[in-house]
Amino acid sequence: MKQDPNEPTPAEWKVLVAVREQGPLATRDVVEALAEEGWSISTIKTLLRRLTEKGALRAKRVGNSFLYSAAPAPMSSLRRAGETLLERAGEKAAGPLLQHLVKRGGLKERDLDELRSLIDELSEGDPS
Amino acid sequence: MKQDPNEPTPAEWKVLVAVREQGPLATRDVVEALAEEGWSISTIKTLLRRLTEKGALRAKRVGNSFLYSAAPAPMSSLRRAGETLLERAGEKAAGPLLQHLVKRGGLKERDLDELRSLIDELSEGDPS
DNA sequence: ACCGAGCGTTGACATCTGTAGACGCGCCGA
DNA sequence: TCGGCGCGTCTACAGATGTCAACGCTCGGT
Repeated sequence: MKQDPNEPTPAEWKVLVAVREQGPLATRDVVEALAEEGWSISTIKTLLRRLTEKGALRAKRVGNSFLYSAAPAPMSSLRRAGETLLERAGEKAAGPLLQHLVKRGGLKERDLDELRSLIDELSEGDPS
Repeated sequence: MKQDPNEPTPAEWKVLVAVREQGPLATRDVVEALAEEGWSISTIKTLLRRLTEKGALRAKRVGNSFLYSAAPAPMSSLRRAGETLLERAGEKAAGPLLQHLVKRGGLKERDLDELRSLIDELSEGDPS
């Protein structure tokens, strides 16, 4: 009953996000980008290796080093994580939790519109 | 940089949710409620103990056994988990992800209304 | 009074994670 | 040419987690 060994761990996610946000990076750039984490070079190297093994990162050889790029993050995995979160929150807390997330989500006008339509759609047929 | 040792682990969350949803339960009832997990009694006992130690469960002695009830889940922790999720999703995926969650959230009319107001509020001042 | 079923408690152990040092190799400047 | 410096690879290891088995105690039935 173990979890999918290809899911990044929390520490790995930080690295993954950094690479995704800041374009192709070499190891040393990742270290710099994550300076606030206070990780040693070795640690970053290990995380980059594990992420590459898991297929979450692409490593392109350049000279004697690599340039890492993030592979497109599988939406399904994010969805599952979200559903798990809602389950943990429970019926009572789900609403407030989602409000909080929408608030902090930094959504663009476009996303907000789609969300609004969705909500209208939902409230029609579901007189809870 | 370790995580709060009082946060339930994934396995513990399953137990916690079961107890929260199905009222005060004795160990054997939890085992039954989580039969689908295929966990042995020992495993459940360990998880119940750890959850109690973490303060996520209350154990009320009844005869020679305990009745477990869920302590109110700290909203702050759920929020942090949600924010982490959004961060992992990234700007691009945040919108679709939230739509998915609202869809599967099983929200009540009341929650949907509040969410709608929130969205209207947000789209006013944010000409993305 | 005795015995077994069931309960909580202890002790264990294999993995997975987080973190990092040590190594060997090739490239650049002196 | 020679010595570092920087890079990837290997190895290590402590702590967190998932999973249990074994044990000792207690309560209800005979």
